Amino acid sequence: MAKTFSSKVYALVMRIPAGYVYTYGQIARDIGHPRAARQVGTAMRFANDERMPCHRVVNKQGMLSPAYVFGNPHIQRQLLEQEGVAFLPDGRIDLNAHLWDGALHEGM
DNA sequence: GCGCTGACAAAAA
DNA sequence: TTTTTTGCCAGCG
Repeated sequence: MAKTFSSKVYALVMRIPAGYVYTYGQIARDIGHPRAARQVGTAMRFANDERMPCHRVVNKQGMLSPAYVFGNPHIQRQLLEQEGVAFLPDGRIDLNAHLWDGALHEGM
């Protein structure tokens, strides 16, 4: 199934459960493009739907790069905290505790 | 078809 | 430890 790169990204992002987060690099690797982490973010830019929890997709630092929503850069923290994600005093997400590993079981 | 941009990541200084 | 540079590859002009 030669679907487009972004399509695979969307499918994976939609599978992220509440209370967990995923990293761009992790997604890129899981879909078969270990070096295309940037394109994951580029694809997220088009993703503005309820089925696309882009706020659950963070970088290796544990936070969104461009403030996520234009005008409300803090909404990401509110959403994640509301779903049960813990934040470190550094302002970053505890990836060691909330990094979703469910996709590894899917074996796509 | 060609070149530039970019929601990242890993390596080097 | 943090900051800077390079590579990466899909999207857009």
